[in-house]
Amino acid sequence: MRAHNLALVLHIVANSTSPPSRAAVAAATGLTRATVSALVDDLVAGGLLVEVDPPPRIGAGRPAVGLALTSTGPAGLGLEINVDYLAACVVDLTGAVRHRHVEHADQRPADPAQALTALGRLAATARLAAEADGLVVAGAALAVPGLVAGGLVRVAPNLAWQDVDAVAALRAVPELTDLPITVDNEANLAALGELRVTGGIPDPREPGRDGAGTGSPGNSFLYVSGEIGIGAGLVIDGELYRGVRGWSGEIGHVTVYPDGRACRCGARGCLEQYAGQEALTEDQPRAAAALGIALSAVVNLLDVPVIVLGGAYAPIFSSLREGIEAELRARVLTSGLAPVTLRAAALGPDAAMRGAADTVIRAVREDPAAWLRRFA
Amino acid sequence: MRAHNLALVLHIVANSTSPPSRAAVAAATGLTRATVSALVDDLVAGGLLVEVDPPPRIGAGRPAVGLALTSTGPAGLGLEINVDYLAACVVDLTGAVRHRHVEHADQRPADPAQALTALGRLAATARLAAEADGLVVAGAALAVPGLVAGGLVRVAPNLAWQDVDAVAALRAVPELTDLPITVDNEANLAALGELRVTGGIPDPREPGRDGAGTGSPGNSFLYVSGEIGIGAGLVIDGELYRGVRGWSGEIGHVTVYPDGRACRCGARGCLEQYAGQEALTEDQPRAAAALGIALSAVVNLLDVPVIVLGGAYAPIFSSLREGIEAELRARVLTSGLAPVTLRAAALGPDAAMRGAADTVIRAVREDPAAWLRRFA
DNA sequence: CGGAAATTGTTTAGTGGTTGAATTATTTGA
DNA sequence: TCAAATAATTCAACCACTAAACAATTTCCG
Repeated sequence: MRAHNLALVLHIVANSTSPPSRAAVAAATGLTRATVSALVDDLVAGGLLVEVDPPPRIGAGRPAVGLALTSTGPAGLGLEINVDYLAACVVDLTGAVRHRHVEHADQRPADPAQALTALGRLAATARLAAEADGLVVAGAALAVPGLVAGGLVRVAPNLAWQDVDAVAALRAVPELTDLPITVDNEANLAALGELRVTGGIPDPREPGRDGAGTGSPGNSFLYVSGEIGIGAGLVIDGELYRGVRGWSGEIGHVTVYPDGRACRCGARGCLEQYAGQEALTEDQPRAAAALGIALSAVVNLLDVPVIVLGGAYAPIFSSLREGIEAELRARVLTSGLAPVTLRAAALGPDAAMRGAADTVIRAVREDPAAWLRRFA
Repeated sequence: MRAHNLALVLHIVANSTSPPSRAAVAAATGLTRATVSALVDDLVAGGLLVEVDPPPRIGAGRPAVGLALTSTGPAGLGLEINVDYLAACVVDLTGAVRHRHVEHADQRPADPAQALTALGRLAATARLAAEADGLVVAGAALAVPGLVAGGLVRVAPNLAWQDVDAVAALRAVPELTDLPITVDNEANLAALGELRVTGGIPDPREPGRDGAGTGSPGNSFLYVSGEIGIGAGLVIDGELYRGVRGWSGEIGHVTVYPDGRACRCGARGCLEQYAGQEALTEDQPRAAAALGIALSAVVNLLDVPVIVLGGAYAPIFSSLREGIEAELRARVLTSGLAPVTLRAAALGPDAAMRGAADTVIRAVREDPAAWLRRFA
């Protein structure tokens, strides 16, 4: 219960536009001011919140003390390995990017061990730089362009990886041995990155589970990442949906033309063959149409109100838009009731790395009690 | 906290194969026996649990007292309106069907008001019969073959309904005025009905949200209802996913052949044109293939491990199976890693009505504290 | 047959965390 | 300068859970 309320208070402070007072937090949570005071004391002592100057006064009364997330507390280390670059970044509790290192190099000739060693070096550098700034790196997360299950990269076609234990490889770097490290699919993490930047403020109280989902529409979207393959990350009410076995989001292999081009997966007519990076340069209108067809399936099935186009799609968004929307208008059953919003990703190529770092700080935000225990 | 633990205890008792003792519940929940005793006392006093004969003894010690859900407590009234019948049933807390009334009649010539009046009569009869048995009808839910939003039936093509306030119409019946009534899509509710009958026992502790979803695979499935239209209900980890606006599951309008037959929705090549009830009689192999294509999209996107075929598909399941599975094998990217299970619905035409009743008792089971307050 | 061991369920004292009311602190406005 | 207003803290009371002792009832085993 304490744990839950600590998370609740942190959540309110994190999602306020201006530093709220203890009294404001009490009002927002429904707890008493006494309780909030006690909780805030713990959070300040544990280095998660800081007292800051209050927002400008309005009316009489004792002036409030503003509360804000620290910028010198726990931080997340976000890592990404992709076909033509390695990247690492450190994001603090407020969501600010404090360090960012990118190393451009084709990873395809390298074997997994080589690539992961290089990434490990990058990660170690980032960690040291961050800790010199007073940050405490609470964990790391790695984004890979492939299928992940049980902590293993089962298959990453564009890197030519198969059953790679990336976590173990990174842990082998001396500066990282003590860090909790996770791996996840690139599109999933990019979706989370996008959520952090553009997501609305969810309702502090439990969402009413009767009938349709609640929450602001910015918190439910499908992120589509167009690379050589095409992946997707689905965010529903601010939560990433990973699938029962963690293999959701394979939109690249949704069938668009049942008797169409042969795909390297063995099937025919997969979206990837029409809207993957190669096909994209050949025939953009057809790519847009294929995307529209596959996306309308998603919307018909899941009632997702927003679609975000990332990766290679983001820079050419304006030329794809019309073609995609035409298919959505025609093929989404409910498009007459409420149109589907289509927009370009806000974060560009950093999305996955940022999302990875975000998973770490998200864990701290969602369970501050665990963090406080670590430093009690 | 009390509310949460009451629900937890009820949950354990409900999902036990044989009546558990207080001590067994304590072990399963992690609470102490003293706490469980107190919680159970409240639940027994509130008429949700009863003490029954214990399971046969094993070993030494004081004999246990068995606990079970009451069959004379709160009950759910499940209603369904469909093209050729009206139906009502009453399900008690244990999930047993206590009353069942079906009235066969073509509803298409009737206008909404007429149909709902007839259904209201049926519902009133069912309620009175149930209360004569000592049941307390806690609420009602209505299944309709159409799109529901904000408590309104926005459009039900096969009934020729548009923007019908079905809840208000039912409330107009004197015997039902005091009941909380909800409406939902037929496929969604059928999925819940199926879950109640075949669903596995979820982990009593909070599912670990790190990585992939947990829970038994029986708790995540897509229910596909083949009627004149085709609807789907998605259940993930034992929870129905309704979509952000409540419009999920429109698998009938997923594109299968982009340049195929014109659909009444205005688009081309919708699944409904190939696997709807009419097309089904014409060309079954093609229907199976079309279903397989659309379902492989679902699995690629959502990583759903189980697909349940209901409605008109259930009786011809064996002749559809091979055709569907062939497409799934070919088109689901991860079919090599773990196959998709395909099975026929267990509940037949009663699924939606049963699922509707289930939503009511589910609400009581998930928040027993609210029920206890009502009778304090 | 009788006592030890085992097991269930209750009782009782103690603890953590929340509430509500009173109290202190600090400002604005008359 | 003082009343009103607002923020934050202190303190007693309370609720729900825990832990440990205890009572009740059985089986096991010599």
